[in-house]
Amino acid sequence: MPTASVERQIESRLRDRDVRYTRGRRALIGALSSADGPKSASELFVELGMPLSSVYRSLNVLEEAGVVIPHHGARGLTRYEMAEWLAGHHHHLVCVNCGSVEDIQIPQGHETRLTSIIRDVATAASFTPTDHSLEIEGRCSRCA
Amino acid sequence: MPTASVERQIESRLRDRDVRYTRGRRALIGALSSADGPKSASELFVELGMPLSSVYRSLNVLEEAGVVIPHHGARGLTRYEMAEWLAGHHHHLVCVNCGSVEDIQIPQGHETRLTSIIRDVATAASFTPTDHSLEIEGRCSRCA
DNA sequence: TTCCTTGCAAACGATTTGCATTGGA
DNA sequence: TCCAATGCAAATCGTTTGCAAGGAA
Repeated sequence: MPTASVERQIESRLRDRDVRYTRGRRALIGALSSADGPKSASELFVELGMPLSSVYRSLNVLEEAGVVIPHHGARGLTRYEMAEWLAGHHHHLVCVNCGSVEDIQIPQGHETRLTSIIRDVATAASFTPTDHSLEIEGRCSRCA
Repeated sequence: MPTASVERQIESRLRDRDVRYTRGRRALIGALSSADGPKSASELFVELGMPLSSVYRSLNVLEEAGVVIPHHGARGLTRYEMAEWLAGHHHHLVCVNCGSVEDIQIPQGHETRLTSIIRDVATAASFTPTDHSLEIEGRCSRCA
């Protein structure tokens, strides 16, 4: 269940692009915005009981509209999560054992330091950064 | 063409694990160690003219031996690169336009700062970090 | 010689697509 | 009403695997 504000932002974004905000798409957004990490199409298929092809098609539409973003993981699995302008900037803890991905926020001070490191190295490489993510691999508390 | 030292380290690592260092595997290592970013199985297939299944099988063997590591990217494509103990620790510049991935090293001072940030946030999340990578998305110099 | 490795083709699993039908604005 | 969205099944694409033949130690 997305907050009313997020819900409104999505509605307006989709309307601007002539994309309908249908029952199925609302269900997907609901599942993704209440998750604590990215979810795969097949997880959503099981959770929502909606045809797999519809899950894939709607996720693609929502991705093109910039509402969700894909996260590519082990075994060729793609997991989706809410875009950062809706869910807030965050990083990932990737468990090398069970493959789970957990979202984390980092303290503002750290984020500032990170941004400055990125500006530095991107400039040195003639690269224009638009986004970044710190991927921390290791073992989650369950797999420790 | 890997350096003689890297070559020796790989030989010894594989010997320890009773894995043969064959012509095909040497070709893969040669291609990966002279690349400036990760390569996919199909790119290696085209570049080396070796059967796809052999490319996949050898990459899996080399991955299990800890010689190469997979990098999962857009459209479910897996790209491989030399493991960090052979190629050195580095980060990635991912072009959102052409999908290319470029390896970069960052200055020691920055790396130290990064490590301390990671230790901090992982501890707070009861996560045991084993590795990390800073993924910087944006436009490469060619696509700018 | 003895296994490990290779090649080929068939099998797989995740994702996409064609087409007829349904449904939202 | 009218075109986008959906459901189903078939097609695709990257990747894996069974099995017989070849090659390294």
